[in-house]
Amino acid sequence: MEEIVKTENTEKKSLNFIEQRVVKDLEEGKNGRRLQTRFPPEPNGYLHIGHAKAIAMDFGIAKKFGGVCNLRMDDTNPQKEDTEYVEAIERDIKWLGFEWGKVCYASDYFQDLWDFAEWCILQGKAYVDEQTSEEIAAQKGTPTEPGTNSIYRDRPAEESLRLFREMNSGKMEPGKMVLRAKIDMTSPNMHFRDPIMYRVLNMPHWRTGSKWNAYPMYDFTHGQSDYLEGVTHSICTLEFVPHHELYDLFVTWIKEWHGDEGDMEDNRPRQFEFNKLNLNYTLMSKRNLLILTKEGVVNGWDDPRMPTICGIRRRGYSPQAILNFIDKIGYTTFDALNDIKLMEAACREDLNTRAIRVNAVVDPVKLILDNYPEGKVEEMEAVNNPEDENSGTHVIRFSRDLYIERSDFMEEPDKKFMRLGPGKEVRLKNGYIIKCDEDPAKCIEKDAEGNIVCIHAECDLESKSGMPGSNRKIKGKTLHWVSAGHSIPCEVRDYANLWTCENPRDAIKQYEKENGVRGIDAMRPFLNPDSLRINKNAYVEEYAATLPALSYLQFQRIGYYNVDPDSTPAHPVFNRTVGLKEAWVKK
RNA sequence: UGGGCUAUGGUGUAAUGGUAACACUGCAGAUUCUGGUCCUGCCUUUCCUGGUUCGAGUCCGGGUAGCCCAACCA
Repeated sequence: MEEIVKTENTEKKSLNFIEQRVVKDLEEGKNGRRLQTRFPPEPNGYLHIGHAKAIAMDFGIAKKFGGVCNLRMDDTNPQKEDTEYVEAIERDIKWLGFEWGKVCYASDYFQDLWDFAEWCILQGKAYVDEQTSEEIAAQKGTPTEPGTNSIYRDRPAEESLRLFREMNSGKMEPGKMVLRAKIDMTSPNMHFRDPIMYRVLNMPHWRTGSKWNAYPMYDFTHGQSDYLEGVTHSICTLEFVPHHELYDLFVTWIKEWHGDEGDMEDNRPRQFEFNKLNLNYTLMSKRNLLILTKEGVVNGWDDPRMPTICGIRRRGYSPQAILNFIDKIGYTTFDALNDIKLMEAACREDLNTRAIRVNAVVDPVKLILDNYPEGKVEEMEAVNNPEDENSGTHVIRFSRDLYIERSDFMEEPDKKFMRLGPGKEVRLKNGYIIKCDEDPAKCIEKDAEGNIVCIHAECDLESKSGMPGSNRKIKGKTLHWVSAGHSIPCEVRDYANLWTCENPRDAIKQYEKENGVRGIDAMRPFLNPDSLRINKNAYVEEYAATLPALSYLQFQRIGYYNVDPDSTPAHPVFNRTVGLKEAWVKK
């Protein structure tokens, strides 16, 4: 408790609205001053950046205020769920740096839920409805028109109980009947119009085997699971606001069933809602991401273009970069559309302090230093990270024949071009100052088509980095380079947004409506055909090829890259995480 | 159109009835062996309209706009 008070005094200003509520509840002694949350993914897909926001909230708030957060698999629909996803979910949460109290499953509560449902029937709070789903839907009414009661609504409890048990026998055909809560078919809240509690699936569950054939629905599971598990703060996203009242109702019922005399005000799980994460040029829903993987638009869930946690990891973001981004966008009740630039900025900020600087030339042109001794090789010392004194140095080999970026040379440079050209002098990073002859004929070699194939320059042999002669100021910039004979050919994968429109979800929805197509056909018009560029004409310095998969790198003057898991020392592969900020743009 | 929720610079967030601010973006400059980083400066803000109040971004009424809800999904 002391710690909580301290936190409040020092940080109250920076607490988000849910944290403030938690502090208040703890101060008021709600739930015996306990704080327990849960992160409840359905194991039917991979976690994405939107889940990361929920994870940061659920686990983060427990950690911050001395509570505990369980990982709870919301596994009430065996049709869609798989252990593959369970493992991936656990891996991603751990990678983000969070620890759960325990892993639990909604299916852990199936027996309790069943017993509770039977009690509801006996109490007259539930009934078995034998109508078809179409009939039930028709009776539900619309948001503006009230629903009407089912003809089975007032059947005797014993009959409902008998049928309910038949629903779980394995002999009942799915769709034949459901268990519904008897609430109010005229409620303005659609969720109160006798919501379905149980449906027949006749399908084994990956955890409970063939024990159950009828399975509870989300609304009849979530609050009860929270209650049975001891959750105090059940934090979810805004789309569950309309479920809030129903959540509370089922919690009061289950307290009654449980013989719980505790005060409803002070002792029960409570639902809180915050805005989910929307990113422009990004599609977030699991359903649609699944389509992208199945249709081969991307190369799996961990494709670096995917907004999945594993995709972002492979792209080269660190967990801290993701968490920093989430911290920047905050938690509110406003349905915001966040600019992906903010995420990239958070990434750059993080990687600036983390990434090892290496030289890579991604569009090479040969540079020969005519006066540098042929066959001579020097080892230049390169700082791993100028932002981190403790990052050390590595060696990069230098010789007469080099590669530089084609864009770093201009045959007819304009005034603002501060790189190499006829008569221009530049510094090679960690190397020498070099200069091209004034006469283009003497410094440029072209092929028959007029393409520059080789550049010649003179090297100031007294200007090697570290020598006194290196201290003079020059007009030109400092260029990166690799030695032609001491660099490794590599593959560089550059990525752009997968989507060409700011809000693909809405665009797709509208296209579906207007053209009567669904799924991938409605997505194709908005896919960026150029979201992946594979460049096999690139060279990196030797050191970069020795680094393990997922290492954070900066290709100096180009961008942040990481080592792809496909990479091998003989054939290095790098992913562009995000470009460097470019103050100078060639016109 | 019923119910619920929301509205602060280009984007996101803060200000919890008392001087509208922070981050990102953008622009300009300085430093630089990365046209990066760091640093300096600039641009741009309370949806509209009534009311309560000494005082309203904040509270209340009425508009307007956006989001969620009519799955035997979660």
